Amino acid sequence: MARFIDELKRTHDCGTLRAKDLGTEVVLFGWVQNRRDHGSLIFVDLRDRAGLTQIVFDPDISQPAHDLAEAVRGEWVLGVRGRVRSRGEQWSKKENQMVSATNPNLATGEIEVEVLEATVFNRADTPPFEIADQSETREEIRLAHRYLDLRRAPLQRALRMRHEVNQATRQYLTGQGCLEIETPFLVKYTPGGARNFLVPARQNPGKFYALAESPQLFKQLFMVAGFDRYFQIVRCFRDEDLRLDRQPEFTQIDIELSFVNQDDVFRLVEGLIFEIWRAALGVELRESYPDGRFPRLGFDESMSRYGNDKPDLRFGLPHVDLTELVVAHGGGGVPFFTPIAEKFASGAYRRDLPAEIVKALLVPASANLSRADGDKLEQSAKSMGAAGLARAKLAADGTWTQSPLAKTVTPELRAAINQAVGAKEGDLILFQFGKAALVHTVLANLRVELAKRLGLIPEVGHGGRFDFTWVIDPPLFEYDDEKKRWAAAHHAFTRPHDAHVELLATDPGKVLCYRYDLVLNGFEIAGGSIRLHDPEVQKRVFAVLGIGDAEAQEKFGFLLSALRYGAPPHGGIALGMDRLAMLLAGTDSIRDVIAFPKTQRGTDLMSDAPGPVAAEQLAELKIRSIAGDPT
RNA sequence: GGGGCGGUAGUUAAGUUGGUUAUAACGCCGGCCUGUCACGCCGGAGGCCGCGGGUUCGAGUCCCGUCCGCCCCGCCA
Repeated sequence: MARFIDELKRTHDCGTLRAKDLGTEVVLFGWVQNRRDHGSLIFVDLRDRAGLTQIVFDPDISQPAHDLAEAVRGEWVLGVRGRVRSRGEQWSKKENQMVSATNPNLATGEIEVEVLEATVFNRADTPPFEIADQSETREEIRLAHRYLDLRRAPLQRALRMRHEVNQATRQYLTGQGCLEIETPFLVKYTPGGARNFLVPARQNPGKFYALAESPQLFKQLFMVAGFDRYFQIVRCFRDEDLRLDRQPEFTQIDIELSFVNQDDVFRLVEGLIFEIWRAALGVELRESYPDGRFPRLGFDESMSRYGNDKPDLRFGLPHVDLTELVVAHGGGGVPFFTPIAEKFASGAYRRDLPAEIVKALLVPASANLSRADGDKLEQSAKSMGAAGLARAKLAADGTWTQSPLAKTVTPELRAAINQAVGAKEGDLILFQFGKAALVHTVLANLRVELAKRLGLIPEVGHGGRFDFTWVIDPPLFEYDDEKKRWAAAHHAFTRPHDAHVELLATDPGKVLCYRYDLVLNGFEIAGGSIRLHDPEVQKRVFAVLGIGDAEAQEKFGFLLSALRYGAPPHGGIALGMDRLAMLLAGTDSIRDVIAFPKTQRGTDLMSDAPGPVAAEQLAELKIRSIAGDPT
């Protein structure tokens, strides 16, 4: 029988011993963070998930233990039995007197453990990178050895925090009467929306399951079934291209409630966020929102002022829409603007359809933006598809300098624009014009980039600033320019505003709906809607989308059927747990809060997934690959 | 599908207009050291310059292709 583990049980972790434990005999298990060999005395920092404790191997106390420590190297796994002693008073042979060697940078820095007995549970190869708080090693290498990367304190903290978030979520939502019920991952493929991962159905050759991109349909069925209030912390799968804040599999806190309106959903989520922030950060967020409610921002205003529906509100720099002005001035002599103004004048553009627009962003003179900075911004705009980035610097007399627009613009339009953007001498006006979607994207990203460059974004994380906003009242439909027809902006089961139901037949572009996003510091962290439970209105929505009864049944089958059997009014929301964790942890990459993330190309550098499969396996599934050599 | 950035000892980086044997720090290995805590001192090993081709007397450096990673647009809630 082994002495350690069988006889000697762990008494403490490596983060808890303090001066009050002096003289106690303890058993510690952990990894060698660092070893300092003084020839006779050997110091080892022993690490486990709780922290570091310095252990001392002294040949005068135990020669066998000291012999063992001479061979020990970084990341070896040790068990030690020893006595807690003070670092405050230790005999220095060199100085021939008592010295103090406490370490104020370490939680356990007042004490150390003199080792009486030790064992090596396991040796370790020299790791490819140092297990340090701040790793400078490139991510590619850390991902290939993720099990080592996960030993680092920041990742340990992040995953521990996710645990806290999970616990707080379950406790709060259970207290709010929600039941945690699971939904299937293997579901039927439905066209539209996110691309699905497909899973071949062996027992049904030629057919496929889809991995659920969300529990959307199933959670609505829970409402039909009368479960009333539901939640689930659930993995979702989407086969789309990845981003800094996007992974192919990710976790949602999914919620659906019966007999609620939008405000009821908001109240529940606000309460949940307060609980999560308290549990994960110890922050009483409610105090920042005096009435306990998050502010709300209309979708239209969000698009107009910030160019997207997830604005970072920790800083200003709003966009100014100049389209009306430019049209009113017939283009104001600017060759770039004239065709746009003409198209509006001739009626080629309707304001409710995607058109071309002119927008501006004002950079105050105090920002001291150099010409080189401006060129960098233009470079960035071009990388997003912009043709360029026209600039104009305001002179004392109101004229523009350093600008391709300066020569041709009429004094009237120039003055009107100066006034609209509120420009003063030395300020810089950035212009973007053309297709609305592109102008919005470019200027929205430019706004954030500019804020970073100007240092307008406060620290995130502990003590950082969290700006929550509900973005509400988006249009139900958006016009598909290519297919020349209306499409559902989100999905076809979102409830339109009651006052807008009549517009379905006459002016679909003006129909707003009960769809809502919760935005935090420029990230969409939750999205949901009040669902359409009235079959009559549902029919009229399908009519706008050009979907007939037969097609509706084929596409949305079981949900439509279910909704006919007494569906209660209901609505819900899903919170992006990974983004939430990312913002809580104060990191800027979702990969920092996921144990085993994928690369941007969806691969796992550690396990080398995805990989080829044997021909027999494909044959069994009745599948043949037409890709090149699969190896 | 498109645009941009990157890949040089185990790690992080330097490497000039193409020119002797490709540098440094940390890490690693060996030696010394009883109060270190990023210990210190002495010594040492370690390279497919991502891969393939081309230009050249000569390529880490220039050209073409390709693989991998990152950021963005499209896509995606």
